[in-house]
Amino acid sequence: MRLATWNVNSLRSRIDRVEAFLQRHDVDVLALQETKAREDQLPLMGLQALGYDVAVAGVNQWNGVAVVSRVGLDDVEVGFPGMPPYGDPAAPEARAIAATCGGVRVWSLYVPNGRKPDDPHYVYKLDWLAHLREAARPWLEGPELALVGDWNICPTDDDVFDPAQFKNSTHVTPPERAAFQGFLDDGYAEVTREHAPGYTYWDYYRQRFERDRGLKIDFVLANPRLAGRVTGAFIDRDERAGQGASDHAPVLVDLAD
DNA sequence: ATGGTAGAGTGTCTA
Repeated sequence: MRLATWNVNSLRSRIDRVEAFLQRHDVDVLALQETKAREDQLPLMGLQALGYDVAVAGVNQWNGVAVVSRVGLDDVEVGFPGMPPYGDPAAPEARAIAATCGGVRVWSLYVPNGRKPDDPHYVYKLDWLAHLREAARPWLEGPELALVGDWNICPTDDDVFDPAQFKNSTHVTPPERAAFQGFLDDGYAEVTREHAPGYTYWDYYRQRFERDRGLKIDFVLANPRLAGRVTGAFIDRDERAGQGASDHAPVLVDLAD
């Protein structure tokens, strides 16, 4: 079974690339972030024609998450227990969606960006992560489960192209890194790094991709039962190249049958 | 400190 996660930065503007990506890599389950579309804006007939079912949590022009699966899509759940809301109740931010796909519980997560350490969004980010950690702790002992997506955290300085430049920025502050480490302390395993070193995100401007000046912020955290099934991982850097690319590359994980 | 690019949608906001 092959699982992938991708911050697609608008599903509507990227649908051709998404379909080609699924076929090129024979992907079974794809978690998407920053879909930037409501459900009524997404017929997605092409994906269905390819044999995939889709669950979306749509929202506003910035956020939105989805799970795309051709191995079943059961028990879809939007948001996690205790997830703190933010902003306009009429346009809630959907940052988490779960579905059980081929027996694996997959959470597609779009962790709040934080904007700046002195911004209220930064407080919201840490609060959101704390509540996710609480919700996720009981899932460690359960059936196979993955927390995948755009974590908007660089866990180490190696995950930043220029740590000095990011000194007073979000993604690298000690509280954010501690929040990420908390999941590992609880027993989740980040299963991509050992197989797939390198960045997963490159800003659009200043030719950051061409110069490989990026960040590693997209991760797959597996509970113990799932971690034991991981055989490899891969960052599809080619998908970040050329016209019409998302600013994130997809991250893939292979699971033993 | 600012600005560079891209995507949502026409005003800026977000990343």
